[in-house]
Amino acid sequence: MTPHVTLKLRGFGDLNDASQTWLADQVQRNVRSLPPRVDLLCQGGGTGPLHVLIEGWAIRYKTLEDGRRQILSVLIPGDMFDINGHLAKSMDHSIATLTPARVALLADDFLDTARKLHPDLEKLLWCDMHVSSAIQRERSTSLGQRTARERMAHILCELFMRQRSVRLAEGGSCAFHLTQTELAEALGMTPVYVNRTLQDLRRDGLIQLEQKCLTILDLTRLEATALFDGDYLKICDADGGAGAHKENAHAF
Amino acid sequence: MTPHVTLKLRGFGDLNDASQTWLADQVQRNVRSLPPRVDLLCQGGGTGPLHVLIEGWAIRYKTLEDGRRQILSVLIPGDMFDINGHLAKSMDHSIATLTPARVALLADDFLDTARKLHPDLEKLLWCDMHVSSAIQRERSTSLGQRTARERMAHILCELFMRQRSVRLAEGGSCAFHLTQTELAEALGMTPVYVNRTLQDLRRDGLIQLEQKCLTILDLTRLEATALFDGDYLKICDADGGAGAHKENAHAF
DNA sequence: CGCTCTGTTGACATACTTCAAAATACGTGG
DNA sequence: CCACGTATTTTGAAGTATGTCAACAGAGCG
Repeated sequence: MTPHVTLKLRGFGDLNDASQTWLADQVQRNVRSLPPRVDLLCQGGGTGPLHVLIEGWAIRYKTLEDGRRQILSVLIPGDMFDINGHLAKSMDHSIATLTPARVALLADDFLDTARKLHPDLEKLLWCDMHVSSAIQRERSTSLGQRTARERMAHILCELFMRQRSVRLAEGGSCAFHLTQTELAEALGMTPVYVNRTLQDLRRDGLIQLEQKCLTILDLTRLEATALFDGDYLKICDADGGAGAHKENAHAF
Repeated sequence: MTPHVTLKLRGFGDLNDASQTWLADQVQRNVRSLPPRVDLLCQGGGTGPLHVLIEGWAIRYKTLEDGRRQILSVLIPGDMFDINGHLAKSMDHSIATLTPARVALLADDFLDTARKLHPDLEKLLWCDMHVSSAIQRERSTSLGQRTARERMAHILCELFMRQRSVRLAEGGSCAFHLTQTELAEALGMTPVYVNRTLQDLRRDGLIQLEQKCLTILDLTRLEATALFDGDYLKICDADGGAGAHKENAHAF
């Protein structure tokens, strides 16, 4: 069974068989099983090696001195984190599991080896990082510009799409492991209002959400109410070839 | 005169003389002068080479279909952008000048050459990228958790600190090229409320802001009202040495 | 079967927005 | 250097999206 990381990376471009088997091997070399709701890495603490989430959900979050907490991103199987850990002297944010999870800890020389022996893989890793940044930017845009309802619709679209791209969605349904309180922390709103916003979306026949399972009843309309444009999830194009820049829209 | 990029990168770690002169040379090889308020790169359009902002201010922003605009980050002299442009097939956001600006376009093989001939420089480039991500995360945290007053205080602290670290602040003063409308777009609030928030901060004797010049009258108190912790601007430590991970705060 | 966590509801409060207009600064051409 | 048009800042009054508080109802779990 091919791991979710592979599926994810292959979404960005081709990966030859040798690279694929090497990656699959690396990813099962050193796996830790974790209970739900524990910190893997702590804001202010030391950094770690490159991690790959194999199974379960996790979050990246920041806390303010007074305890307010912002969930920066939701990590699902196939997601990598702390890719540049070796560069930082300490974490500016934390990583915690939401559910029971399995995490692969990659060897310290993983990136170096990939660079030398599997350049196609290395390229896809950078693509992944690039897309992660794009997701982060979209999140900022949500927080700054979208209304509560739009933000909610948007995060639902995003998490559905991301799961679908690693074969974790069945038809219009996928797992959904955020409590309403966690959703509130991700969307910069209050748990009570999250509840009301979800009810709005349900009443409008856009979604169904119960027992950790999200069903999208009308994707087109949900995307419309979210002002969702999924392009940011697939702006990468490792096959496009180096230097082959598209015509540049320079104003000057 | 050493360019701001060099100052910035040297903030992350040492850079030997050969790398410094090579960098300084690369950065003045192909410089474009731009008028204020023009797009350099357009959302949806093609990507470009690695850019370095030499002089003037610019912004990274995203627009929603209906015209709402979120300023994602403010670029000041020494900042680089589009570092991974070659990986993406299109831009998920735009870059525009705010003031008249000068921008260096680096050669397509800049990164490759740096990797081969100036590994110390390459490392600092990744550090820079890493810090940019941290800034982006802090921005999300602001948008999601901080009140209008806190967000305002925070962005003022950040822009002051960043300018200071490239010698662009004199005492407690620095340039400030955002209009109140732009400030509003960066902070996810309304221009009117930006105005009122600024007046609050002024009335409280925290800042002075007039004629594109910001003066911080009481940094300690401003940081306190912002819940500002400047560590995120200097989490990088290229000298720390590869593999020398600090003791890890694993919960498991 | 009782505890704790999560979801739901209602009434009320407020931080922030909206609209609209005046005052001030800013740039440009004459 | 002035005069005019445009962009920015400032002010006031009124509206609303979202937050707060508090209580209750289910669900999950040992």
